Amino acid sequence: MKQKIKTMEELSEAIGVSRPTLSRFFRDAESVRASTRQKIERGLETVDYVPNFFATRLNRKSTGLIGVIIPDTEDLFFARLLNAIERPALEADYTVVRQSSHGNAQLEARAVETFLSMNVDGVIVAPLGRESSADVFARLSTRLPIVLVDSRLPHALPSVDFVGTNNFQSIDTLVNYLCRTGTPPHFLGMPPLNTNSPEREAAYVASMERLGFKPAFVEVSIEPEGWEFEAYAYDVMDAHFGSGRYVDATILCANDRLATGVLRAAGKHGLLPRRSDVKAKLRVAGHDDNPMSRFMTPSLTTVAQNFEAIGRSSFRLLLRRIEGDASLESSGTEEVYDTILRIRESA
Amino acid sequence: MKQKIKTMEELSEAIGVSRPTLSRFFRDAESVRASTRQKIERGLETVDYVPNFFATRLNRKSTGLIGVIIPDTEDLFFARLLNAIERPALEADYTVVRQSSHGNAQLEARAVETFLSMNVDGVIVAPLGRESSADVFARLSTRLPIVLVDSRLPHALPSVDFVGTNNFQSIDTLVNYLCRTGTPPHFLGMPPLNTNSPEREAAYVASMERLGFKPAFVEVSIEPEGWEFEAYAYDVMDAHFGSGRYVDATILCANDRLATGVLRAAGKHGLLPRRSDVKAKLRVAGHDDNPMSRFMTPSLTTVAQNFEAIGRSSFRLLLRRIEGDASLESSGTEEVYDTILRIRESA
DNA sequence: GACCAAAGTTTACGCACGTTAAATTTGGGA
DNA sequence: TCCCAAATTTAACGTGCGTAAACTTTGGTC
Repeated sequence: MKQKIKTMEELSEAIGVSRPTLSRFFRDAESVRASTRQKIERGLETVDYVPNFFATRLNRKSTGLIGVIIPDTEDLFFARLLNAIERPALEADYTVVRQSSHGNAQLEARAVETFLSMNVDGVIVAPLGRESSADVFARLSTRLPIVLVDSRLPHALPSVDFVGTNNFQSIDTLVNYLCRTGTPPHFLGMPPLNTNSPEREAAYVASMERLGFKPAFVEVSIEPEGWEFEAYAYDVMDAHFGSGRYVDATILCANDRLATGVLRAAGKHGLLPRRSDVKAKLRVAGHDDNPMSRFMTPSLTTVAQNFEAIGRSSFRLLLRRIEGDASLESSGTEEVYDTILRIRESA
Repeated sequence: MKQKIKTMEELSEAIGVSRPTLSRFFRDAESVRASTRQKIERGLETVDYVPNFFATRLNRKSTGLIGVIIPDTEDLFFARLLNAIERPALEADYTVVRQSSHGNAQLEARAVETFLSMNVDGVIVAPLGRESSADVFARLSTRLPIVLVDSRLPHALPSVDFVGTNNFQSIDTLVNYLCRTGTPPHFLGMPPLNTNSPEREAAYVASMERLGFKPAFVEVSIEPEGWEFEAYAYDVMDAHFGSGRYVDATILCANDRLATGVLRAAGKHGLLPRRSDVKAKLRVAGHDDNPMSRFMTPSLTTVAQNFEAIGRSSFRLLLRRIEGDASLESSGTEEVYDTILRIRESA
C-alpha cells in the first residue's frame, strides 16, 4: 500500500520539491526542468496522491471545463453528437461536463446555472426550440462564449456561432433521389421540438417545387408527445395503412426514428418486401443515419450527418471565442455540413 | 439587467443578511427563520448570483456528488441505466458525474482518479470484465463506497454491493418459452466484455439440461471487435444462412443488439415472414428489450430488464454505504431483479 | 573559476465559501 | 413590560491550491 497523501503541501515534503514547483508541474509538466520532472514523477509512483479537483479550479483564470447541453441522452443522435464534441475537447485537454435538458426548458435553464457556478470556459448547446430557451441563452451569451449545435434558436443571437447540418442540401439530395427513382415523396415531419423541424419542411417544399412537383404532407391527426418519435410515426401510419392510404407511396421522414415507426407500421400491414431483391411499392426514407438504420429490415435509405466535422467544428469555434478575449467579432459564424446519401433497401 | 454579484460577501451586503446565514440558507433553506428566508428569497430575485460550485464543495464533509462509470454512452442499454440511476439521485439532491470508459480499462482507471480528486461521496460502476478493472476497484473500495451495477468483477470484492439482472431467471424464462413453442434454441453469445457474457451462457446450459435438451451454441469463427454487436452477429449469421445452416432454427441471442444483427441477416436471405400473421420457421429472441426492438420487423421477442428497480436499488445501496460511516458490514450485498418476457413476432 | 540566466525555494496572499464560537438581536410568552 | 430561548451577527480560522515577488540555487559558458 502506497502512502496516502492528501495535500500538495505533504507531497512537497514527501518528495522534496517545493509546492509552487509542484503546482507548476501539474499545470504543465514540460514547464519544469527535466531533472526535476523525473524526480517528481518518480516520487509520484511512490505515493498515492491526486490533486483536489475543486481547489485546483477555484483560483484559476481558466477552469479547463466546457459545458455541453443536449436534450436527451437516450437518443443515439445526441449521444453520438456528444461523443463527437468530447473527442476534440479531450485532445485539447478540456474536460466536458454534460447536462441533459430532458426536453424540458426549465432543466435547460438549470443546466445553465450550473455551468455558471462552475465557471466553465464555454458552453456548447443543442437547444430546445422554446422561446424561453432563447432568453436563457441570450443572457448567458453576455457572460460566456456559446456555440449552438444541431439546432438554432428561434431568433438569431449576436456573437453566438452555429454548427449543424445543411438541411437544404440533405433534403434536396433525398428528394432528388426519390423523384428520380419513383413517385415523388410525401413528407412526414417531426414534432416541432427544435428548429430543424420547420427547416426540413421548408427544404422539402423548396426542393419539390424546384422539380415541378406539388409538396404533399402526410396527414397527421395525432398529437405527438415528447420524444417518442417511433411510436408517434407508427400510430400515424398504422391508421393510414389500415385504411389503405399511402400504401404505395414514397414517404420521406424528417428523421430515422420516424422512419423506423413507419417501417414498423408497414410491416404490420404486409407492405414490406419479403426479400431484399424484391422491390416493394411503398418506399420510406429517413434522415440522420441512425446506427440501427442499416440493420433494419428493409435497411433504411437515409442521409448520414457528418458528426465528426460537426463536433470538431463546434469545439473549434468555441475555442476561438474562449481564446479570443471575448469581444472578438460580434457577428455569429455559421457552419453547416453536407450529408451523404445512403441508398439502401427501403427506397 | 440584474446586478451581477460574484461572492456571498457581496450578496450579504446587497440584501442585508449576514454571510453565515446565507451559507446556511443555501445548504438548507428550511434551517433559517421564515421571515429571513423570505428576505433572502426576495433579495435573490433582485440580483444575479449563483454560489461557486467549487468553493462550496471544497471545505465540506460531503460533496453531494456521486460518480457513475459506464462503458459506452452510445449503447442505449447503458444510457437507460444511467438515467435510471440519475433519477433517484436527483431526488435525493445528489449530483451525478458521469464518466465513460469507452470499453477501455485505462480510461476506466482514469475515471476513478477523477472521482477521487472530486471527493465524490460514492461511485456506481458498470465495470468492464478485465482483470485490471478488478484491481482498480479493489483499491478504490478501500477509500470510497462502491456499488457495481449490471456486471460483476472477475473476483468478488468485500464491502462492494452488486445490483443487476437475474440472468438465470431471464434466460430460463426465454428457454422455457422457446422450447414450449417450437424447437429448442441455439445460443449466440456476446463477446466476453463483461461477466454477463459467461453468466448467460451458463444459464442457457443449465436451463436446457433441466429440460432434457442438449445445449447448442451457434458456431462462431469470427473474432468480434469491440462493441459492434449488430455487425458481429450479422457477419456470423450471414455466413451461416448463406450456406443454409440455421435457416429454420431458433436462435437465442445474449442481447437485443445481437438479435438485431441476426434479424438483418435473416432478412437478407429471405427468412423473415412477409406479414405479422404469417409464422416463419426461423425464430429469434433477444435479451434487454432495447427501445428499438419493438419497432423492428419482425418485432423482437425478448425480456425486459427492470431498469427502474436496478437504478433505484443501486443508488439506495450506495446511499446506505455513504451514510453508514464506512465500516458498516464488510460483506457485499447482492440484489438481482427478474425480467419480464415480451412476446412479439420474432419467436 | 567567475558569471549569468534559468530554475527552484520561501514567503505570503488570494479564491469563495464552510464552519465554529462568542456576542448580540429577535420574537413571542408570561 | 420583562424574560428567555432561538436565531442572527461578528469575528476568525480552515479548505487545497493558484500565483506573485523576492531571494537563492543550479548548471552550463567563456
